[in-house]
Amino acid sequence: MGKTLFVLLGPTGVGKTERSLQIAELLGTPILNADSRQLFRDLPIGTAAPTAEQQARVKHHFVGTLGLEDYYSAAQYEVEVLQQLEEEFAHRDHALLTGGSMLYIDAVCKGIDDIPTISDAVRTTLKARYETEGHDRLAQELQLVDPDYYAIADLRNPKRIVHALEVYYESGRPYSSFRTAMHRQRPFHIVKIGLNRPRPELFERINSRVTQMVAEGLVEEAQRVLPFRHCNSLNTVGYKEMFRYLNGEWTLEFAMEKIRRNTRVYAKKQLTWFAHDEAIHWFHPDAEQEILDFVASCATTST
RNA sequence: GGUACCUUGACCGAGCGGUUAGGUAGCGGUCUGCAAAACCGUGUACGGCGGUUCGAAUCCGCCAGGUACCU
Repeated sequence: MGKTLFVLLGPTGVGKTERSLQIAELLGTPILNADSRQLFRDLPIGTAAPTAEQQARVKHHFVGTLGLEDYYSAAQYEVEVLQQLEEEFAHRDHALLTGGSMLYIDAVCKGIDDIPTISDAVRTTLKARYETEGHDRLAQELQLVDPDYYAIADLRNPKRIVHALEVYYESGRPYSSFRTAMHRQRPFHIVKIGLNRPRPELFERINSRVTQMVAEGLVEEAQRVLPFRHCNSLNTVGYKEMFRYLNGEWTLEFAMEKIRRNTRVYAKKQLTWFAHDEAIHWFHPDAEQEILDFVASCATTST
């Protein structure tokens, strides 16, 4: 008997939430969230997290489980979701993962290489060294320490260089030695359902959603988390702009316009990523019955 | 009515006789441990009409629009 994981994905603001609830109800499963920012509690409005009512309707996992200062990664997510899936599949044939965080979805579907977790000490040391010694010095160091990765790395991207060095200093082994590019086989089927709509339509929804978020109290929410503004969890569209407003640098109107733009940019990046995945079955979010029929047909053939 | 200053690509913005300014957005792309992150590629525009010049976004004249001050 085959187990099937349904993955509902799509750009931010496309309209995943309502469909995910319906699919969950159809399958009788909880929802495993695949949105890297909805993982954090205290950010319900700006991340458009499922509401209390929605969570009462369908049980959600991986929503609001992290504190703003917590360290988290796609690899941890992979481990935790796979654990949860094991539990789900123990008494059900289906599971549902929904969200738009591309790397997180890939981590669950394809796996991520086993790379040592970086200790705080190494992380802060490298961060400081990047600032004091500069980009070029660290890039040169990477060339010495890990010529293989240096040859293929995006050398202009600080995150890539710093991380490769972090891994080296953490483990004593070059970063490239951990990279296998191997897709892991999962003990279940995966059916990916993508939601998308014409870009003008998507952008229109994003624009008005920002207005709505502010009406629902985004400013107050940002005010509340302001003390944590330097945490990675708040290097997030919707918050970084509001902090500029709260700091008196921008007007509210300007900050909102920035949020709209940055959200649009994010949506485009998501679509670029998803475009490579030929396994995705695409639907317009309004094609409600079609989507549910598709899920139902996959559900019956897979069991 | 007069005087002065301004007018650059979707937007912001440099340029002061002869090189692609640059930034943001847009469009396209990268991505295996902070990913709603980080990074990369991509645009010959100078309000209109004349003139000066080998050559004008850059100088001159007129016109249009704008801003400031004056009567």
